[in-house]
Amino acid sequence: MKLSTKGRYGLRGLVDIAAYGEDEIVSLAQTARRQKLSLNYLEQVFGMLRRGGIVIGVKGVNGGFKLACDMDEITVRDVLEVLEGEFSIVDRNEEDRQDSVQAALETLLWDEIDRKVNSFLEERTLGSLVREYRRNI
Amino acid sequence: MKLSTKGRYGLRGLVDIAAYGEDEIVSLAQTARRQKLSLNYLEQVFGMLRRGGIVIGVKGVNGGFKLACDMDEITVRDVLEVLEGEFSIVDRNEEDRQDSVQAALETLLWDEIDRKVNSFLEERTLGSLVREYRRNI
DNA sequence: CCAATTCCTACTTTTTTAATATGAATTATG
DNA sequence: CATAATTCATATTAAAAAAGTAGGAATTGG
Repeated sequence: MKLSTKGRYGLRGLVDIAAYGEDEIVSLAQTARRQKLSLNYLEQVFGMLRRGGIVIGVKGVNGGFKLACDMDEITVRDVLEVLEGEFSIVDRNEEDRQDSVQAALETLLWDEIDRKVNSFLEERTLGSLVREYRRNI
Repeated sequence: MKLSTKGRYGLRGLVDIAAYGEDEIVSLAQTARRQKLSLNYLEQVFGMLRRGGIVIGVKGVNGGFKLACDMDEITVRDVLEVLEGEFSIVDRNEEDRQDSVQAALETLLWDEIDRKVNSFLEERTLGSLVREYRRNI
């Protein structure tokens, strides 16, 4: 019931890059060094973020990544949805719902947790993370 | 970021047993059949619940399990703590906290999510699940 | 005694996670 | 144009966790 490294590394990388400023292109090699992460693995994660529309990649010398839009418009939920899939504490399937016990668990637990966590993740933006980060530098 | 079968099956088994009434001893074979779960696997899960003080096992013919205390005094958090360990969305370690980016993530995301989920799981008791279940039978 | 049950634990299988490895494609710069 | 720095793409491997099976010992009511 843990977040995977994809989500964690991805957010760390994004905050690192976003902190360099709007439209600033930052190379992953730098970010990987600062965050002490494997460049190769981080490339994979940023490939997902690019395909998911969170960042834009710029190839070639002096290339790198930048945010695809304003950091206050990218929620943590957007990021995690790309890297981990939609948050949901359990896998749902129609048949399960037939059973009354499972229906009770869904109604009173799983649905509620999903709702709470998702709405929280929607409230937090990359911008809020960057500002908190800068406050602590 | 999913709950494992231990937590899910455990809760299903507990609701099934608790629904038979306070101090009623229910055999796992029956519960496994009703919930369509492997008896052998469910035994392992109930072994954990017994060692965790959630249920009491009664050996021999007409044996089975019953809740160790009132169903309104057992929170879902208690159950999941036994079966899955304490809920925490990421693994913490001292070194991580040194880095400012990770510190920001912990403060604004992980700590908050843990707090929210844990306090919610504390509000929900086995009793509340059983009552919801009975309502839907 | 016997059958139903919990209790115990070792083993196996499957799935997921986390990486590593390798190389192609692109591009600024000297 | 050659080179080096970069993204982009994909295959492979290694390690860990999850899920389940297997088999039998211990207990107990009838």
